[in-house]
Amino acid sequence: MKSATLLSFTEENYLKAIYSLTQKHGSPETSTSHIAEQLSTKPSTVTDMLRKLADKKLIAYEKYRKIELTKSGKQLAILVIRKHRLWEVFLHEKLQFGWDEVHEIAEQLEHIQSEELITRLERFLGFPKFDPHGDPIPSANGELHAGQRITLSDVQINKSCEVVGVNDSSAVFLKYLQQVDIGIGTKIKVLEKISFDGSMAISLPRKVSISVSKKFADNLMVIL
Amino acid sequence: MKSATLLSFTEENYLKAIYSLTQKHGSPETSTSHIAEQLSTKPSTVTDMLRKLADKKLIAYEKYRKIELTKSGKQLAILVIRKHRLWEVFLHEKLQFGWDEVHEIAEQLEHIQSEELITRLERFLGFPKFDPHGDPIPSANGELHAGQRITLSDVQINKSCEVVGVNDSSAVFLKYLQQVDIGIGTKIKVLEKISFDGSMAISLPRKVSISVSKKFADNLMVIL
DNA sequence: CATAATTATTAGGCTCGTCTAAAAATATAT
DNA sequence: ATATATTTTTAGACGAGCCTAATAATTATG
Repeated sequence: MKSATLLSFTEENYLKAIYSLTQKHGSPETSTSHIAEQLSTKPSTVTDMLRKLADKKLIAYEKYRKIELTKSGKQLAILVIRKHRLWEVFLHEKLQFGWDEVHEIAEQLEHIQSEELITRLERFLGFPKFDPHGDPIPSANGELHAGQRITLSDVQINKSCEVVGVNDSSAVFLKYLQQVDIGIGTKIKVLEKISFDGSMAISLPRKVSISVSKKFADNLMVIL
Repeated sequence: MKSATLLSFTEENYLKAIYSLTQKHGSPETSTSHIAEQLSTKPSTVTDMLRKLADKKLIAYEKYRKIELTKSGKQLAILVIRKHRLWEVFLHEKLQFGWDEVHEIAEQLEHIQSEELITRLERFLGFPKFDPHGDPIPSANGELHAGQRITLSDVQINKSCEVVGVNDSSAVFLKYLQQVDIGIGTKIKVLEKISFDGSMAISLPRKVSISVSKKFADNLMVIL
């Protein structure tokens, strides 16, 4: 279960980048130049690292051909993401950092080496399922039970749901959310849907109901 | 107040090592070989780094001569120690790590770069004054108000005190402390001192009084 | 005080992660 | 399908940190 070879800060970042890219683009493969862009580095640098990761059996790689994480490479990438997201929860929930501030610091914290630390941190935080951006937190064995994340738009009339994140993490959107007091964990009930423009009326805890646009509802992720 | 040049992980460790050595040995100067030993590295490696730190005006250094932290070098060293100790409190108080387990992880956490993080962490922890080993936590402006740390041996008969740390952090000693339920914050009242062997009788909260040896009392740090 | 022992510095080399410039392979377009 | 454009890899170099072996400076000793 525990990997013999400890990875460097940099190696972990490459695995994470490759994992993110494959997630984002659907395909389990990605390219040298995409990785370079993701990590703000040069393609030649990436090639060097790819050979190294291939030697360590963390990626399947043939030059000029495909780049794909192996099972163990994927596992390690997910563990880094797990650490990142748990730290984000800590920063947001316990230290009151804003949604937009947590990422940068978590980029550093995710590389701290100690399984026990993460086990205890997770318990301390009450086994959260999502980070402050609503992305799911993988379990210790690397499972990413995505649950049923849907947009607010998909919620039926008279159903209630719970906010788990956003699609659009622009400052304006986040600011508006803050203004109407919607955050991770907020319970929302859908009262009405206007088919004309897709806007909807929703009720919030201890608030009169408010009306939100389709664009708004499309960008708010919830679970039922 | 904020230093223009960000220091590397390694540079921070050198500053911290130099600071610790000057504290431990009284004198504000130290030597290449002592630093090498402290950091488990070779003297030649240290020489290289000393030149680099001197270039950055963090130490005063003339080859074959003295090694001393400059004002800004000392300031930075203290800030690293501040971060280290605050993280130790977090690990012990919030995540229930043992006294002996916190150091290694804090060695990593102390290098996370974010002033705001430490400011918020300190507040979250309730502005602790001592780490789990009883060492004082420097304030944000680098002041190390040592308070009045004395050993239990120094406490007069019928006076009460509060445990803030240990001198001897060996596993046996810590285990014994755990056994008799003494930890940071424990209130102790001195009942009797036996001049014959320096042992003393003390009372603990919700416990019959116990007798402890001079060696024990010499290694327990308290404040009145 | 001159020599021996200790300590510090230099010289040269290694790995890691990065770069630029040039070459090779693949993909695209006419 | 051949020429062109793009992408990827190689070649060679660099800084940071580290090493060993050799040299220089300082300190201790007879």
